Parts: sequence; C-alpha cells; structure tokens
Amino acid sequence: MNLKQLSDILGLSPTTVSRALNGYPEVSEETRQRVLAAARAHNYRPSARAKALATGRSMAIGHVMPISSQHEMMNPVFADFVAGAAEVYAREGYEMLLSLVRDDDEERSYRELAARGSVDGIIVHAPRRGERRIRLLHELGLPFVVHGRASDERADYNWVDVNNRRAFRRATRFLLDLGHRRIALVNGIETMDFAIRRRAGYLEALAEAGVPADPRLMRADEMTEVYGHDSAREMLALEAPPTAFLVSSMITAIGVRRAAEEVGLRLGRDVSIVTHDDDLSYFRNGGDEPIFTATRSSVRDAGRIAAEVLIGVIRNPGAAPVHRMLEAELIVGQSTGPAPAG
Amino acid sequence: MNLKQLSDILGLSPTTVSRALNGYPEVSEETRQRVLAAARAHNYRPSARAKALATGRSMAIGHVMPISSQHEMMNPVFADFVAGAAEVYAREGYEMLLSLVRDDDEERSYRELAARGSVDGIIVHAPRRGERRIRLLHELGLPFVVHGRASDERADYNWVDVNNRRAFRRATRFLLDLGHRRIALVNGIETMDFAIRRRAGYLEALAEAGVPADPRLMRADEMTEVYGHDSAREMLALEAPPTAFLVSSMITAIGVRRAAEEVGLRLGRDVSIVTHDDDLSYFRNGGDEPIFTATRSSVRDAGRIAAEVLIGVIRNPGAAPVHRMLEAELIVGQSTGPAPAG
DNA sequence: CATGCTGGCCAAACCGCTTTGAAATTCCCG
DNA sequence: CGGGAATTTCAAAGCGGTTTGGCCAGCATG
Repeated sequence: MNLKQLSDILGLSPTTVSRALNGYPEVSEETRQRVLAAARAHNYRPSARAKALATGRSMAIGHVMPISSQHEMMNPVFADFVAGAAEVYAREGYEMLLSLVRDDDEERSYRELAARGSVDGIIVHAPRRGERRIRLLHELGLPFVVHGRASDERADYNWVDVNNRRAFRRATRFLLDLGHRRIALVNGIETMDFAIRRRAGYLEALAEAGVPADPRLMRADEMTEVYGHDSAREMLALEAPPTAFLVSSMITAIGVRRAAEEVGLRLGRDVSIVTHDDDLSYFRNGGDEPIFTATRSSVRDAGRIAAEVLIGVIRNPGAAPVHRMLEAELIVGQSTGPAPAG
Repeated sequence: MNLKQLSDILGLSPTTVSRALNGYPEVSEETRQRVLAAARAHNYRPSARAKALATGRSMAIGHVMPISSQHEMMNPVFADFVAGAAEVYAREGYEMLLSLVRDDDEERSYRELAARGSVDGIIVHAPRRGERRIRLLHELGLPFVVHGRASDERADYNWVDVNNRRAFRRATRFLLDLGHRRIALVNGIETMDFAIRRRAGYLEALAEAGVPADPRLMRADEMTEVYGHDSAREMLALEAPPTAFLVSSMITAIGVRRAAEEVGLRLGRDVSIVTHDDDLSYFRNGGDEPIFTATRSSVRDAGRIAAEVLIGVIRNPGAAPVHRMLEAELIVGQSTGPAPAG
C-alpha cells in the first residue's frame, strides 16, 4: 500500500492525502479524519526510503563505535548507553544506526556516512587523546554529540560527560581520609579521554594530601576482569603492597576482588576497593547495601541525555554548543574501611 | 556532489556513470576507469536514500531487541553478538539498524519496520516461549534469522543457536561424575527459550543418573550478579545445601562465587561451579587456566554466523530454511572438584 | 456587481538514483 | 562496400513520497 493507492481509494490526490497525514492545515478536518481512518484501515505507512529522499532527512541517528585494531573488545558499557539513547529515539521517531568502525579507517567511514546521507546526526563514542573526529565532523557539517570529551580539541562542540576528574579526586580523597597512603590506580587505557581525566583526579588528590604517586601502583589497560585480577596480584606481591585500589570499572573491580581473596585478604578490612560504577542494568552494585564503594553515574542516563541533546541540535542547527556535565555520586559500600595499621 | 553533477563534469549521461560505478558490462573499460577516477577525485558517494528508493533494497538489517516491560534490563550478551554481526555487515556493505522494542507493542513495531521498508531483513533476538514473532514475520514476508529457537513454533524458519540442552546435560553429567548429588540450577528466566532448554538438559542428566530433581535447588531469573549471589546464599543456607552450582551466565556465576566466599567455602574444594560462558570480550574466563569450569560458546561467533545466514537468505529468498547448531565446549577450570565427602 | 480573500483541493515538479528501451557508433564478414 | 551484429551511450520513466504554484468555489467587501 503506497500513497498513490491510498489516495485512489479515497478519491483524493496524493497531495491532499500527504498533507492530511502530516498535519498540514490546508485540509479540512473532515477530510483529514477520513484519510486517517483509511490509512489505519489499510495499515498504510509511508515508505521510509521515499520519505527520506523527498524530505532530505533520514530520521536516523548514527552511533559510531571505534573498535581498536589492536584489542578487539566490545565495550560492555556501550550496551547500556545505547539502550538509553534508543528509548529517546523511539519516542521521537528516530531510528538508530550502529556502525562499529576500526580506528584505522575511521575517517573514510565518517566521510561515507556523511556523503551517503544515511543519518541526520552522529553520537561520537570513546573520544581519545588527539581526537581527530571532531574537526572532521565539523568540516563535514554533520550534527554530532560526543559522549565524553576530547581534551586537546580547542574548538567548541556538543558533549555529554561525567565529571571523571572530580569523581576520582573525591574517591581518592575518601581513601586518604580513611588513612590509606598506598592507593593503587587500576585505570582504563590512558589514551581514552575518560581515563586521562580519572588519573588527573587521582593525582590531584594525592598531591593535595602530600602523598607521592608511585608508578608501580598505577596501571592502565582494557577494563576486563582478568586485567583487574592480574594487576592486583602483582601489586599485592610488592614489598610494600597497596592497601587500597581505585578501579575504573566494576568488572575490573571484580577481578581485583578475586585477587585479594586469593591471597587471603578480606575486603573492607585488609584491603579497600573503590570503583567507578556505570550503573549497568545487569551489574547493579548490590541491592540495599552496595557491594563496592563506588563513584556512580548511570551511563544509561548519559545515553538518554546525549540523544536528547543531539535531536535538539538537529532541530535547531544554529544554536550554541551544548555541554552537559554529569556528576557521579560517591556511594559507600562494603568494600572500604580504614587503612590497616602498620 | 550527486550523480547528475558528476556526469556533467564527465560529459556523460547519468545512466552511463551509474553503470560504470556499479560494474555493469555495458560500458567500455576506458570509460569506466575515467568515471571511477572522477568519482574518487570528487569524493562522490551515491545517496543511500535515493539508492534505496530506486533499488527497493535498503541495504540495512534490523536487530530487534525485546525489552521486557517489567525488567528493564539490557542484555550484556547482546553487545558481543552485535559486534560479531557488525563485522559481517561492514564487509558486505550493509548497515545495522537497532531497535529496542518493549514487548507490549512488539507486533506494531515489526509491522512498521516491514511496511516502512527501512530494512531488508531482521535478526530476531531472545525468542521466548509462545513466540509469536515468527509467524508474524512469515506473514510480513520479511527475511529473518532467529538467534535461538522457538520451541513451540511448528513452522520452519532460519535459526542459529547453541545446543543448550546438550551443553547443560554434559555439564550436569560432569558434576555427577565428580560425585555431586545436590546440584543447583541457577538459570535465566524460564520463559526464554535458551533457559528452557538448559533446564531440560539439566533434568535429563539428573534423570539418567537417577538423582531426583529438587525444586528448592532450581532458580530462574534475570542473570544479574546480585541474583546469583542471593540465590546462592539462600540455597547454601538450606539444611541440605547444594555442593555444586550450574549457572547460566558468567556474571551470575560471579555472584554465586561471592556468596560462597562469604560463607567461607572455597571454590573447587567445598563447592563447585559450572557456568555457561558466552566468551564475552570483556569477560574472558581467565587466561591459560580458566577461572570457571564452563560450557563455552562464543556469542560473537554466533552473531557473525547469524549475519551471514541472513545475508544469504536475502540474496536467495527461495532457499530452504537454514539451521546452524553451535556446540558448546566444556572447559575445565578451577571452580570444580570432587564432591566433598559427607 | 466587480474585486479580493480564503479555504480546500489538485497537477506537476522534484529528491537522486536505477533501469528499460532505443539510438548511435563501431565492428565484422560476405 | 553494404548490412547485420555487437558495443557503447543516452533519454526517459520509474521508485514513493513532499512541496510549489495554481485553480476553483464561496464569501465578504466596497
């Protein structure tokens, strides 16, 4: 069933039917009702393809996830972010296009996306140090919102981000206040912008407390469980092991906990863990009493917000860049306690 | 830059340029080279919108993820499956459209997807008991592949699935062979097809060994960490607690492990765990020595295979339904050992 | 009563590509 | 060298919508 057929049935021109369906005023209320009823009755939906061509808008938003050519990892946080964004798209009539692109042909992919016109806007994921996509997207004139920030990009752009620096500074200070002095940082890969900021927050807090940073207590890698485990095992074997760990992800924190338990340390007594918690739907940090003390910020909310911002930008292209800084809350759970004496 | 402009530059008709770009034989090799060079030089890409309208194919594949209206959970396994599928799409020139649809307006969503013609085919995720989407999609005439199976659908259809029944029967038998008699099942929600099959495999193995199934040792819920923990805590508090757990997901198994450790049981000695392992990129089951004994089957591979099957179906609509049964391997790790005496 | 609006509708052009059917050119062979 | 076949190119008609500009009837205005 296409527009022509529907209009034939109704004895109206396609013009009138189109206007009736799209809420234009130049059609009598009576006709509009007749058209709407017929459309429903015949289960008519305008072809997305034709509509996109005619209007010049595809009503789709692209999520481009960089896949590192070295580490083939699918970011688990991505799933929840996308779920949040998808909610908004469904509500606003947009579709979601997902591309995973290897970082070695990133530029080509973005250019193609723009030239082919399959999306009206883009969410940029996982900004890194020396991020080049922002300049590229500006040049391409495609509306976009960055989830996170690109530290060394001087131009202004739309972003939605957690205040990672402040969160990790607070978390570190919290551990310092508990008497910890040897605090390990088990971070994400430090080419990722969020990891750079977390490290900065951690170092700031240490500096403020006059505690020297120890390179042997700082790790950065992909945030898997095994990485958490192995890092913790090695650090706990040092002659002066850490008494606390600051970890960048719940999953990695699970690994750290496993390591601690393997060497007979009890969490919250012998060793403390604070982790960042993205509030993932399948990995809720306990029920009433959180398992881990954590800096929590829902990545699903971030997805929702980013989608809303992007739709706003698409609708109102001239507006000034939007920045949404989300603050993480510090949740005190069972994984922290005073530094053990000695 | 559109086709018309490019053809004007070249002094050729749009027809010829189109044919040259799409590899039709009716154009001289010399002209083709000239056209290709000009296209590259001017960075020309055909508009996806126009192409879709003209060809009737959108070169996009829809992934429809049901979101339960009760439990708002984003399946973490989904991310890796999608990553696998995306690889194939990138290679084959398809785009991926993601819809999360609440199960209460599922039928509407699918009808809309079909009528609007924004995708050429669909991957159906998370089939459940009493699955109605298969009949619907047949009716709509949209090519599709199911990830999993729908037990009570008698019509034939394309599917890619893990042999869940066999995997769980093997795992149960493995535990039985180690002397365990009180084996708990910590399953996914048992309206999900995969969970039904896993339960069947578990029950079969028990029956074969003449061990009666104990309803107090069988749980089914969303596979979160907290669920694993709470179920295990409760079961371990029974007067006759289980000596082994068979768990449906690594994440849930982590919760079970946490519960075991809380009550002072050591894994592989006091209590055993076998889990299903989807081989998630961020949750590799240890390095050389697996943490958990597990039935392993890469969901990323499943995504790849499902995508390939679907593309095959789209290209060759008449073919007989394709079934791809993936076998899980049983990996022996550190989480299992002989049943404790007594 | 001529004029100017206005509300309701329509024909036709257009979005940017593919594809059909035909025309123009080249080639081959008797 | 002429004529049919093969090669190369093109004009025009879609695909299924939106949108521009115009038509017509009915009504108020001067």
